[in-house]
Amino acid sequence: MGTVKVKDSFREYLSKHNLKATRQREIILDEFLSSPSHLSAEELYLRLRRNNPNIGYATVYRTMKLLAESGIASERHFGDRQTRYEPNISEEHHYHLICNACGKIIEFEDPQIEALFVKTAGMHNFTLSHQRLELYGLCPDCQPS
Amino acid sequence: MGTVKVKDSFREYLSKHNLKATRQREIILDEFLSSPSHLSAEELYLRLRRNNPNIGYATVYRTMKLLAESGIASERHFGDRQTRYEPNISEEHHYHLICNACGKIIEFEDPQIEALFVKTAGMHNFTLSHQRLELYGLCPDCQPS
DNA sequence: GATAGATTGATGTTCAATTTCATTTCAGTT
DNA sequence: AACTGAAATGAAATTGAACATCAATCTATC
Repeated sequence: MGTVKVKDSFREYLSKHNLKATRQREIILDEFLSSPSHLSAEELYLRLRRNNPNIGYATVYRTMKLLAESGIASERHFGDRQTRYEPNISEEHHYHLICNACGKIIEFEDPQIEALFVKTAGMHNFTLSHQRLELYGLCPDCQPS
Repeated sequence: MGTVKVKDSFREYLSKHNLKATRQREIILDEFLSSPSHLSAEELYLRLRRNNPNIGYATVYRTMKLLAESGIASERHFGDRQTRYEPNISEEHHYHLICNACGKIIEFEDPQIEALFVKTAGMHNFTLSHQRLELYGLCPDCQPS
């Protein structure tokens, strides 16, 4: 789904919840969509300040929470204590392969894995909403030779 | 592996690292082993205070870190910002099914899933060290009927 | 039991995240 | 276009989990 559609769906979410489409929310969403994935709210705030020195810290936090609630972004926790955000670009669920040494993050998808998740949830009579999978190890560059 | 063995392996870890086997560390390990899984350091501290009002907050944090380093416990992050600990009871890797509504946590294992993880890591030339999988959804009790 | 070095625990600090609140902005109405 | 009530903003204060500090205490070893 393209940027325009995402922006429309955010506006729709806002009006459906009697929230307002403000200039700041638009700017933050734009910056989020044009930034690398897995940024923290803090990092996004720093990026925003470059072109919008007037945007507040708390507003970035609040807007990121909104984006998560509206399904546009997902909150993620990796090793550290910060919450990071990634855009829900596609309908596909994707997973992460993370290098213990250099921190490199590789995203991947796997329908076979996903099928097993659905099956497992079903066995426990759970309705599945979302899932997190992280595989940790050493990437080719960081392996002792 | 039984409680006694765990305690021995902790003592072994301590002496191997020139650390000392103190009364507090023993008490904390005992409480950890006899508590429900997935407690935070804070929760464990509160439990400990009931019988050991003299044990310090920081000591619990430090000891939990030690337990994690020694392989007796694993640190986990679920939805919230707290670090939770679970005992590494078995050699099997296990995963979590978590209810969005009531927070219930169900553990499960699945060799088939694990095999796919190994295969995926191999495809990216990663050496796999550990993995986290969490499936979120609604448990049978929390589903709208 | 003396000694060196590690540990404890009360307190302080850090840092991400949240809350507060006076002021401003938005969206719908006239 | 001006009015109005509700929501949003931003600066600053607050929270809360986790970690650091340091004098007093305990442990392992000799």
